[in-house]
Amino acid sequence: MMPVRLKDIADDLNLSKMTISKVLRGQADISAETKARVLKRVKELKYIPNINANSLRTGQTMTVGLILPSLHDAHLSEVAEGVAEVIHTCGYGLLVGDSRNDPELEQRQIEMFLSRQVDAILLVSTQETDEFFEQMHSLRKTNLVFMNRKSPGVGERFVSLQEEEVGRIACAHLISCGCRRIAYLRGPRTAIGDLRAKGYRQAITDHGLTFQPNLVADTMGTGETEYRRGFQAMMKLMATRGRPDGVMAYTDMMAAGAMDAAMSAGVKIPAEMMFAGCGNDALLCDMRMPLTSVNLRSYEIGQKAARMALQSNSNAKAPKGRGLIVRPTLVKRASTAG
Amino acid sequence: MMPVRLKDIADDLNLSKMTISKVLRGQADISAETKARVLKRVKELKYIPNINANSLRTGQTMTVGLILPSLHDAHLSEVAEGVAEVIHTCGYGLLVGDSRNDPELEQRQIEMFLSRQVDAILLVSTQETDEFFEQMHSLRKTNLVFMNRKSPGVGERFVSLQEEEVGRIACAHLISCGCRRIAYLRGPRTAIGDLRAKGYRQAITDHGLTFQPNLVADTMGTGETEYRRGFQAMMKLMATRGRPDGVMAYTDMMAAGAMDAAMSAGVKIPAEMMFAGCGNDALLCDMRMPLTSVNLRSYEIGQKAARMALQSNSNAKAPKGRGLIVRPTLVKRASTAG
DNA sequence: ATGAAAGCGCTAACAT
DNA sequence: ATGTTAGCGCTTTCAT
Repeated sequence: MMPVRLKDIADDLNLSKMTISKVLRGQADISAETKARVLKRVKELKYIPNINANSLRTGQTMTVGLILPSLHDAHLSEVAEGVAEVIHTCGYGLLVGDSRNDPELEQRQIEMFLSRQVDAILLVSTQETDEFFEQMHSLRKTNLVFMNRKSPGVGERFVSLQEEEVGRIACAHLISCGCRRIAYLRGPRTAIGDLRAKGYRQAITDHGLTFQPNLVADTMGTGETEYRRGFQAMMKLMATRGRPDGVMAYTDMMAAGAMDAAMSAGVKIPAEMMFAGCGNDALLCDMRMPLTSVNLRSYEIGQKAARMALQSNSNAKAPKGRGLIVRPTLVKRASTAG
Repeated sequence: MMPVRLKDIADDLNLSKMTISKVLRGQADISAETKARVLKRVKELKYIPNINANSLRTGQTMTVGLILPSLHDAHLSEVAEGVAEVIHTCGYGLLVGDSRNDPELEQRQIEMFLSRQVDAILLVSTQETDEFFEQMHSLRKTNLVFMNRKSPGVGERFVSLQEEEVGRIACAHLISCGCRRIAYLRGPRTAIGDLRAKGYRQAITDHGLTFQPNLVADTMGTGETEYRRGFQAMMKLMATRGRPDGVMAYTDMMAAGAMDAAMSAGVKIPAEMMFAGCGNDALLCDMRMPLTSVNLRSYEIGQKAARMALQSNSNAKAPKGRGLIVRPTLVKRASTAG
């Protein structure tokens, strides 16, 4: 009933543990005959190696840790899938932690990972300062990869999205579709929110249009749902003279709310007004009015980060690179035409 | 640069490893003075115990494994969060595997978990037969908890949703709202799909109405999105004489498609037709026409399953119970009124 | 109240 | 080609 150990197989075959171990790890100095005998018995007894014991000896746990602010989130769960795909394909195990956007919890999870001797840690961090990570770095040679951008220094190993580009390509697309008065339902006053807004503005001026502050709607005031916020922001925009002919939003959900507001007011999409969102959410983008949206490439970010973590794990002198910045892509659908 | 070990602290303090170990585990036979000295140094040196080494000796890894068909899924990622909450609160680590709905991958993940000596495994299984689990059970005393229902035998330890009830309460609610011709946009021909359909039918007859096969629409034919399938199924239903006055759907997304079809045909909701979905999806249910929906209680299922796993782990003679069946609840919104 | 010895399951380094 | 010794970081058991 106890799991089969190396020694059990050895005794059973009148060999030493070492011989079995060598066979299992494919060492060359074993006769073909013994090898076959061992392999056969291993299979019969359904031997499953104890990786923990192994790790204690080798120092490698073949396990990496992943920490996200939430698992129940379209963007983050896709990141997790990308990470999992690479990690598992490479024969590693994946420990996950849910930080609930709480820096303290995040730290506790990291410590839990360290106590389990993970080979690497991947995270979308909620920490405001790098203090914790700097300290950590000085204490261990821990292999950390951020999936959001951190200030230089400790956080040089990261894979992140070119957020400015998100705002830029959405806006540039609307312009190329013929829109001239493009509104932006902007996100929160965070680093990412600001970068996307900057990209929007840049696209406007780059194409010879003039930036109009009154076309940028703040949506973060009320405590309601994103949908409602998008809806209301759009209502306000439509009440002003010179209503927009193009609208982009920080998220697909906000864009959906805005589209509904416009439609309920009798606006024809895309003929009279075009819409673009961000997230390329499989669910939202394929509803009644298929929504043009920016693909945030969450899955790829997860994959790339995982590869980066594993890579600098194996090759001692791999491109212990600074960081990778992934470019978002635009997915055109019926809400824009041109 | 190497992590601090028990021995490092012992040497530093001129004590033995054992004393440090005892202090850390709160054994009583240590003088208050020594205890304080040790604790102080442990904190200063930021000692993090090596749980793997610990496990090798104690046989407990303080780690559980979780396998889901997908992480990028509203229902399953919520289950995962429920699991994570309990697991982490109890000081355990969580290994996750993504089976991608592939029984073979599922098995590989389980073996990976076993090789890491997890204390328990939680899963939403994709295996058709119990053969694999029976074999597993005979080989190890592995603590398995299913989060979907398995045939009796090995799979007696499970937490699952009362699926029949899902169909029943949605339908009963529509009836209590005054609907008399209730259509059902049914799901796939799976165990769950059939159970929900059965519940729907039962509610119909229980309330003295007559079951009408032509009001049950199959939505699984085409290869399009759920939204489109719901939309089209609704269009067909509306083309028949005696259109329904109530509509329920297998998922919220299908309900959304159906609602949009009705609205685009000028139907007033809920005055002329009411709608109910399943999933209580935070995103979908709070859109334009707030959707009455059945809460599938994913988070609670995750929590309960995790507790069940941990519990039978500690108390040797805990209620090594057969299984838990969770009842869904109804969440009323504007798409129904009565 | 403190510590020495042995061993968990495995492998690195060295015999034979 | 096969086996021996030692030890990874910790705890269990038993001395002192």
